[in-house]
This record gives sequence, C-alpha cells and structure tokens, in this order.
Amino acid sequence: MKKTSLSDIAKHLGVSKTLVSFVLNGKGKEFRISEEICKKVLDVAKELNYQPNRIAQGLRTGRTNTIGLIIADIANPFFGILGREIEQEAARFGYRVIFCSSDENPEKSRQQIAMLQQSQVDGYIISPPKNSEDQIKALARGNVPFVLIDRYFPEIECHHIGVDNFDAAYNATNHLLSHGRKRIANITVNLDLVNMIQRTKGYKQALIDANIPIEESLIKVLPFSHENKDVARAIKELVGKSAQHKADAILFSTSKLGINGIESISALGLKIPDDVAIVSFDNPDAYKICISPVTVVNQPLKEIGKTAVQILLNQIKHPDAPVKFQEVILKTDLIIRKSSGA
Amino acid sequence: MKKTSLSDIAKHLGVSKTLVSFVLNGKGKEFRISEEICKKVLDVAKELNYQPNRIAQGLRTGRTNTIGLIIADIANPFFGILGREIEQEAARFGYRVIFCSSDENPEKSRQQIAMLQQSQVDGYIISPPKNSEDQIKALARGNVPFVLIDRYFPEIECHHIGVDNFDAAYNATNHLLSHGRKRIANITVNLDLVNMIQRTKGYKQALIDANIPIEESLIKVLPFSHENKDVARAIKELVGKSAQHKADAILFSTSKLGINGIESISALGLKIPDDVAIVSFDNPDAYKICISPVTVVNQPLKEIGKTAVQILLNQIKHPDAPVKFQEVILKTDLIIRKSSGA
DNA sequence: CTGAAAGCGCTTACAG
DNA sequence: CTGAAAGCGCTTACAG
Repeated sequence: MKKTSLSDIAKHLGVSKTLVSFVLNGKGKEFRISEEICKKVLDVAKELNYQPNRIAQGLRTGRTNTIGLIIADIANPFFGILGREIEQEAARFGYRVIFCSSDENPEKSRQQIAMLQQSQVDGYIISPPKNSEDQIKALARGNVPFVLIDRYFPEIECHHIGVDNFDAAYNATNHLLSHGRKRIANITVNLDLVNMIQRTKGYKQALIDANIPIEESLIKVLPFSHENKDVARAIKELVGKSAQHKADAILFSTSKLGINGIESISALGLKIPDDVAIVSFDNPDAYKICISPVTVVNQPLKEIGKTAVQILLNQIKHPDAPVKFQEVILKTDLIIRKSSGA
Repeated sequence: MKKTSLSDIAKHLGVSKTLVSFVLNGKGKEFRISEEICKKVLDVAKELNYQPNRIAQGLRTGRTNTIGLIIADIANPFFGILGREIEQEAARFGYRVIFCSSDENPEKSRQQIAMLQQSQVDGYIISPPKNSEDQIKALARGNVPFVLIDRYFPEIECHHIGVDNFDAAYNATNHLLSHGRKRIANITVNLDLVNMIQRTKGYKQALIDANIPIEESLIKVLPFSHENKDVARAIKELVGKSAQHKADAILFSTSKLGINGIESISALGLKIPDDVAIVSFDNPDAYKICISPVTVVNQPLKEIGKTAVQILLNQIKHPDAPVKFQEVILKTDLIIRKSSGA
C-alpha cells in the first residue's frame, strides 16, 4: 500500500501538482480555481485517502508544527498534568509535542535540546534543570522561540511562567503560625533553582514578620534524588523522640517530600496534626485520602500549561514581531484540610 | 544564525556532499576515505556546529526515528509511568516519541493516528480505546509496525502486551476470602475492554470456586468518565447505613475508582478494613499514605513499557522479516498492606 | 577512493 | 486561472 502523494492526485486528474497543492491548502479561491476543479481534487484526495506528508512540508516550509517539551519527569503527576495541558492546547492549534524527561540533569537536557533542534521543532517549552543556563542562553541567542515553565534564570531575559513561590510559602507558613504553631520546619530539596529558593525565602520571611527567630536546624535541604531514608532521617531529626528541639509543624516544598515525609511520620507513630502539623506544595491525589488530609499550596497547572503554549505559538507565528518578553507569575491558592490543625 | 548544512561543510573543504555524508554517517572506513580527510570533515562539522536535519533525512530515507504513543491520559500516573518508561527505552535507541492522550475516545484516537501517520512516525504504541477496532485493523492492513499495551482486541492478531488480569483479580479476591470476607463487591468501569472484563471475570471465578453465589448487586459498573458522586453513590449502596445487603469488602478495578472510593468510605465514617476491606488495582503513591494503606495489584509497568518498545523497534528494524506476533502476558504481584484486613 | 546527479514530497515564486 | 521549475537538506545508486 504505497501512500498517495500530491502528484498521484495530479496525474489522476491531469492537472498540475501546483493546482492540487493550492486546492488542498484551501487556497482555491485565492487563486480563483474553478469550483468544479476544486471539488474534483477534494474528491480524489478523499478517494485515494491522501495524507499530506508533513515531513516534506516541513522541509520545504521550515515549519514542522511540532514543539519540544522538556520537563523533569513525566511520571511525576505534577509534570503529568502540566504535560497533558500542553499537549491539549498545542493540539487545538494543530501542533504535536515531543516529550522529554530530563531528570533535572543538565547533560540530559542538553542532549534533548540538540535532538529537538535536529528534529526541527518550531519551539520549546522547558522546565530547565540547574546548571542549564548556557543551554537556555544559546536558544535565546539563536532566536529560537521558547518559554520556560516552573522555574527560570533571573539573569536570562526570556518568556517564563510560573507561580509566586515566595508569596505561596509566606502564606502557608502564616497559616501554620495562625494555628498556634511556633516551631515550623521546612523540608526542601537542593535544586538551587529560583522556585525552591523562593519557597524557603517566603517561609523565612513569615517567621521574621512574626518575630520568630529562624533556626537553621529546622531547615532540611535534601539532595534532589533523595531516597525514602533521607526523608526519614530528616523527619527523625525534626520530630523523633530524641530530637533536641522538636518541630511542631513542617512545610514541605514538594509533594514527593511530603508523601515520603508523611510515611515516615506515621512510622514513628506520630499523629498529624496533633504531634506535627503539615502543609505541602502541590496537590496530588494522595493528599486527599491521606491519614490526615493535607493542606496544600495548589498551583494553577492548567493555566500554566495553557499560557505557556499560547505565548510560544504567538512567538512562532510572528517570528519578526519585536519580542516583548512575558514574565507571568500566577497566584497559588491554599487548600485547607486537616493536616494543618483545627 | 543560519544553520549549517552538509554542503556548507563540503564547500568549506572543497569536497563533495557525498563524501561529507559518508564520513558523518560513520561510513568513512567502508568507503575507504583517508583518515586525514575524515578528520578534517569531523573537525569542520564540529567547528560549524553542524546539526543534521533529521527531517530531510527522514524524507529521503523514509525513516524518522520517531514513534507515536497513544494512551488514555498522560496525567494519570499509571500512563505517566508507562510513558516515561517508553520514552526512556526509545531514547536509548535514538528514537523520540510524540505523546497523545486519547481520553478513551475513539474519535480522538482516530485523529491522533492520522496525525501521527502524516508525521511519518516509524511505529505506534497504542492503548486503544473501546470502539477503535477499525483503526487498529487499518494499521494492521497497512503493514505499519505497532504494539498494543494494557488492552487489546481478541479478534485482531497483533503484538500486544499487558498483564494477566483474570489471574490478578482471582488472586486479589481469594486474598480477601482468605481473610474471612464473604460479601465481596467489585467496582469497575464500563470500558468494555478485555482488561476490565477479565478483572471482573477473575473476581467472579474466585467466588464460584469458593462456593459463594455471585450477587449482581455487588458489582457496580460505573461510566468511564465517572465523577466523585458516582463513586459515592456506589459506595453508599454497598456499605452505607441503609444498604440492604452490606458488602464487607471491595475490589476496585482501577486506582481512580479506589481513591474516590476511599474518600467516600471515610466520608461515611466507616473504618478500613474493620467495616470494609479493600483491594485495588494499581499502585499509586496515594495508597502508601492512605488512612489505611491499601493492598494492591501491582502491574510491572516498567517491563510493559520496555518490552513494548523492544518489540516495536524490532519490527521497525526488520520490516521484511516474517512477523511472528508477540502476545506478552505478564504476571502482577499482590502487595499486601493493611486495607485488606489482618 | 571520490563526485555529479537524482529524488524523497512538498510549496511557491515566476511566467504566461 | 494554470503549469513548469526550482529547491528545502539529505542519501545513495551510479560512474569513473
């Protein structure tokens, strides 16, 4: 079953490829091709089940209608939901998306960008890992359309979209304070990326504003690729029996930390929120049916994904328009459940 | 910054494109091109940051090194983990993957297949929705490499890979029986696909083998796009105060059902497993930190994803080899936690 | 050992 | 209004 091409249709009707191409691209009227011929072309195309070869189109036009997506890990529901939204919004405009998981590894993301570049994608949506500044700068220099999501590099001027992490953490911490918690800990991850840094900054500022001294021993920074046992150790140090200055609340900067943390807290036989109150970033299903449903900082993932695609496509479609970089910072909302205390 | 092409390199060195192409494709030795020239070509390619245009290659060779993946929803962790594995295994062999979420909607999957076809993907990995038999048959007729995952159509002979759902449900039900449960319910979804059907069959067979009559009122088949309230109603009918013949255990055929179900059970003030024992298919994080950690039927997602890619690439690479359809049925394992009783 | 040439399937100035 | 022709960037018989 050989695929049918433009010239198959042209031969079939005894007309030129040019004409067929015009008609099939809806330019029949523009070139004043007779309705009758238009109809014939369309009919034959249908009859022969013509499927345009997008790759040939791409080679000719320089546009592939494909975008490259680089995130940390598609198996992580945070990125799964984001990815889904991006796929959907892209499809609305006829774009496909190639998914790449970088595992927060700059070497991987470098290879993935190169691969996507070779695939001639029209643009990129990237959640850049630590130490990938040079890669992003190279894209910017190359005048390639791209949008960063979830994090960005303050020193690189470009489109980016995310949430107000400082504000989110500030509010979450305040919420715990307002419930009488005084020894609030923060468990985070050493990503060295603005988003995580801002979370801890917001947490600290809330304490400062409440005249509570910051204790560095209450801030646990785990390696990115932390295991269960790393979290377990941090939990033990914060709320275990022999902990020196026990924490009475914990702000988890990611849901992976939170889920592991809750497991460890339960394993120690402690009650949430009685023994320790909890607030976590992100809102996985797990938190709804948890031992004690978890109060969370919920990010508008749908809006992030959708906006990212819109900004990207806008730049792709107007390559010569003067670029006005969009820096979108969305608000989060605090969903209050039982884990943070009554 | 114009991209550098083969002929740029050729001109730069005063040789032919042919030669450059040979060298860059590692065929230098095969064509006995002098080491010296090889080195020069490689150096210039590096210097000019040559990135082969895969799309041009694809047009010429008919191979794009791209595979199309159609699953129900990438935001669902089940498919997220599967997708991740597929992406990773494909990347190992130099293949990229275009992700498509069909939402179990055959109209969407039809469009997605057409889109992927136009993109000239080399093969497909598909988790086909109900009523998409004709689409799969068309692929088979077209002699296009593809592998089905998670479900398949018994009447269509093709590569497919999944788990032994009958066996899994049989064992899960037996496990509940062995813990003294007698009135075991099954909440499932009306997907009308072998995988779901086999689950309920396995459940029934376990009851039959234990000489327990099957009560249709204990089998709740919810619409695929069920809402929280649909699950809540089913739960109420099974274990609510005014339930006529209360169930003492529930087998959930999907984790989405299970998570919603547990929420509803808690809302009714019932205890798991005391009031009702639970086993669920699939193993999301949620089940680990649940009110009562959930006993689950765990599917070997990594192996499914990896094997699917291997079978697919094997067929892609040997298009003329006589196809011997592989029907891989993997075993699940039952991870026993508290929800199913002591 | 190396190069000139054809061609993959399109689009699009250009000419009439 | 319609067609012949060039060309996107590659690969690969073919010729020498």
